[in-house]
Amino acid sequence: MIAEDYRHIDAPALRRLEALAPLDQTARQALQAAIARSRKIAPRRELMIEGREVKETLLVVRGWAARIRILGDGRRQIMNFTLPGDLVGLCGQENPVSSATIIAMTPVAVCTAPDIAAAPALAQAYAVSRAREEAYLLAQIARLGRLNAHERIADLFLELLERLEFAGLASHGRFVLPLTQEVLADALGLTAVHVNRMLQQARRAGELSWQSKELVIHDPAALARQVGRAPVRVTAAG
Amino acid sequence: MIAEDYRHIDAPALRRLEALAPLDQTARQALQAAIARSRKIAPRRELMIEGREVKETLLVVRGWAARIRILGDGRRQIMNFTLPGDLVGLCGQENPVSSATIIAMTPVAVCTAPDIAAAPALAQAYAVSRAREEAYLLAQIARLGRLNAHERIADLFLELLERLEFAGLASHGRFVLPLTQEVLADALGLTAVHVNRMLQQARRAGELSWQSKELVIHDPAALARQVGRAPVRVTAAG
DNA sequence: CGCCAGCTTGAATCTACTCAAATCTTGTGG
DNA sequence: CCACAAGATTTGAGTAGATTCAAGCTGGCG
Repeated sequence: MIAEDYRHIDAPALRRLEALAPLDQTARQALQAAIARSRKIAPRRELMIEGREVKETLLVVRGWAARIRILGDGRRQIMNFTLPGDLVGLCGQENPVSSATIIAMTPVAVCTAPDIAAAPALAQAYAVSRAREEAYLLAQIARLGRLNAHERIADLFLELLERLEFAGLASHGRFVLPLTQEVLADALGLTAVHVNRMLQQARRAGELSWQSKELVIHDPAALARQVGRAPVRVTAAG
Repeated sequence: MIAEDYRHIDAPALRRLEALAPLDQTARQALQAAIARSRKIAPRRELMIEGREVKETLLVVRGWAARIRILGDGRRQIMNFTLPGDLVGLCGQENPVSSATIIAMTPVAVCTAPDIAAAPALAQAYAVSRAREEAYLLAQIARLGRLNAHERIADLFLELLERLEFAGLASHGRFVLPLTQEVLADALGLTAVHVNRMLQQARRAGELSWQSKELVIHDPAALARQVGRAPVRVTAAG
């Protein structure tokens, strides 16, 4: 029993969904069973392709993916990152077609998300998950539209921290950030060169350190205050 | 009967929802009844406030609104525009809290969106509406992140054309654009001065004209090709 | 231990911003 | 119906933040 409890808490995807809404035993078991049947996807492989029909809703179990769009001349924009516990292709609509391509940025594990019919307690978790995803899209728009390079970087890092904390993959301003500066640039609407310069400036200013894929934000609260960031909220409860 | 048929087609909100998914008589009547009970909102008034609980889903019947976020130092970002036939506050979640403020940009009429329980045919229309809204958020991200000023303006105008056509409020590249250049700038992540300069350049290039709130895109298909824009699609069917 | 992707640095350039002032529109009250 | 005020658009000049191009460096991996 204790061992089993430990398993839930330890599984990032399960942990995130539990944090979004209370789950009953049925829901937990459905999730664990689904996660047990998860499959691997190699970096640069698509989880979903723009314009292609969406056959099932996926739950990301491990790894990072990104929703991207590539322009005719090769410019690339990353719309958002998909982290463990995130749902992909949730829409509640008939014949849905994906409006963007999602590719794995690291080795990724995904499974088919359990159907709500099988575990009604999941409905609220899925709904909150989707609402949060939308809220993060809005945050991305504000970032690209109105923040300068330094603020964009700080704001994105704080968002990733917030999101990874839900899955138990971050704490005390520290988490694994398995991206290159170029990928970061594509998410921030900047060039890799400029991201590099701004990162170094932030390091020199003592705001953060980032080596061998581990990012540390030295004082998340202070940085959030500095760039005017507030945590995302989508329910009155949490 | 003919008179009544004409009424549906003519009402922009109804027309948009009909275009998104087939509606039965029950759904149409529920919508018409709701629209008949619509209320007016003056320009600059909020339809929804960030952080405030969302009490009901609204259907925009007339006028333009905008989802905005204002930063501490007064910078403002418009995340998207809300047009007739759009739904506001749709989320299917308990205790939802609005993740952005929505304000009327013109005199607006809204009504309570009919409940799906009362007219099940609405479910698909609502789901498609929400999926389209999300797709337009992605488009806004790509616009802000990777397009230059000229492309942003053209792309947004083409998007508005596409959306207004669903409601029967635009055709042949022509529609009423009841915004100031400053509002446009806040949507495009630019300054009003720069928007002004780019608009004049576009006018001189013969791409468009815009006087007394009427915008004309002279050759929408050509402009779309030029800036690399494809129409938004979210269902396999339409 | 050598290679390659990713990171770092510099210099020149450019797009978009800022500030400031003039002109044009629109709506309103007399 | 005109005059005025307030808001919106236009124009100019100078500046700043980010890009581009190019070259050198570093570290992780086969």
